[in-house]
Amino acid sequence: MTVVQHGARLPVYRQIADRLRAAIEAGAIPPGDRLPSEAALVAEYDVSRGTARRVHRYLASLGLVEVEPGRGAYVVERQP
Amino acid sequence: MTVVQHGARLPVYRQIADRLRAAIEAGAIPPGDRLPSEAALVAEYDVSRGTARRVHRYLASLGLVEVEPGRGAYVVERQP
DNA sequence: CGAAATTTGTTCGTATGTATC
DNA sequence: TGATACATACGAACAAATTTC
Repeated sequence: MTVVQHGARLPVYRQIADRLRAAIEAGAIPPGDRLPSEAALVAEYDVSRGTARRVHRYLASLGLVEVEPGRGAYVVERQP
Repeated sequence: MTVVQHGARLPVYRQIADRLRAAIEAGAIPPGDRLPSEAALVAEYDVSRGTARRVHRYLASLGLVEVEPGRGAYVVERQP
C-alpha cells in the first residue's frame, strides 16, 4: 500500500479518494464508468470495508460519483 | 445455535470452520466429497450467508477445500 | 432440449464492538 | 471526546455457473 496510515495529516479514506478524484478529473475514469468496488478498494489498498465505503461516500459528497446499491459507484456526467 | 456469538474469542465463521475442519481431518468428510452449501450452513447454524461464505473461504485458505462456482466446496485430496 | 432449482459470485446497506489518535 | 480505522455480522438484490427435472 502506498497510502499513509492512520495518524497522517490526511485520513486514509481521503488519500484514496483524492487519487480517484484525480483520475476522474483527468478523464482516466470517464463519466458513466464504474469506480473500483468497495471490495476492490479493500484488496487494492489493504483497508477495511468501512474505509472503502467512506471513499465512495466522500466522492459522492463532492458530486463526482453516484453510489447505486448492489451496482457500484459511477462517475457522474460533468456539468458543461 | 450452539456457536458463540459476536465478541467471543473466536469469530463465528471460525467456530463453524473449525468444526468442519475437524470433520475433514477425521475422515468424516472424505476427499472429493462436498461440504454443506452456503445455504445449508445458513440453515444449520442460523448465520448470514456472508458468514457461511467466510467458512468456505477460510477452509479454502487452509488448502482443505476448493470452492467451485455453481457447484460447491469440495474436500481436496490430501498430500500423502 | 429447455425451464427450474441449486450454488457460488458480487455489490451495497446497516449495525456492533474494539482500538487508536 | 470525537474522528478514524479495523473486524465481525446481519440483510437484500441481482448475476453467473451448474445441476436437476
